[in-house]
Amino acid sequence: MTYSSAAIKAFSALGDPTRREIFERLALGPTAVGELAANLPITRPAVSQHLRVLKEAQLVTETSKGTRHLYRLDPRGIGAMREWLDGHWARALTAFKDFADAEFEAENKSQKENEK
Amino acid sequence: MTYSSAAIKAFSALGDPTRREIFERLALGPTAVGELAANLPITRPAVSQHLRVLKEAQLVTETSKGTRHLYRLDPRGIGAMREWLDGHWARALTAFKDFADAEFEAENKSQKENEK
DNA sequence: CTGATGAGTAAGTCATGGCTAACGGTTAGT
DNA sequence: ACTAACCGTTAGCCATGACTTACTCATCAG
Repeated sequence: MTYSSAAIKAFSALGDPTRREIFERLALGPTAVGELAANLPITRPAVSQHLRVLKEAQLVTETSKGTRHLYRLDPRGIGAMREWLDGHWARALTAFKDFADAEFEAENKSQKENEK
Repeated sequence: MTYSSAAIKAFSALGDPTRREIFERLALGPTAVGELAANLPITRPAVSQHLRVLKEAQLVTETSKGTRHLYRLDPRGIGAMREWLDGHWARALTAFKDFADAEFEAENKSQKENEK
């Protein structure tokens, strides 16, 4: 469970719609802070604050190129979320399938009862 | 992109720590509302509200068994999130790898410069 | 060295949403 | 029918956090 704490922060970070928007913009390629703010309905400091949260969640990384700070996706946060989801995925699927089958059987049974 | 809207709701829903806690409890098996509330530091109505959000995000389903309402994991929400993440996973990995390689090359180069 | 550009920080405002208390609705048991 | 158990909903309070304005820092051009 070394990834769980990273996954927790990542989910909290991507819970905000604006951060998801920023995240998807960065998925198109590395972008500077000002360029992100120019295409968003919020000011540059707000973008900076969101980027800090995303950075702490290991969802993005930052590299300074002169005065421009470039941000790009960080695979670590995404990977942690994927592992967390995969941990529940198989279980949820089989459990749901069993449940659905049981429901179907129950319906069949009551149907037969009615036909008697 | 039929799954994106479902994924958006799912991320917003799991952005809350309490809802993640409830979600993980349900991963251990179907549970009633009162039983969940008994093991959480919040009241039952609060649990009900969280369950409603999780339900709207297709992360859980509800079945009434008499007066007891059983909640269990719904694979649809989890699946939507997995697809959303996978859409960025490969790109982020390769982009990050290319970036890391370029950084390594640059370091090698400056190292050689110094050795001259 | 100065001015300009790009970005992070601090303080303060304000709205979103999580929580509780009180109430209303069903279902099972007697 | 009456009571108890289980749950959902509403109204309202309050804390978290998202946003802006103003300031400060670092870097590049002249």
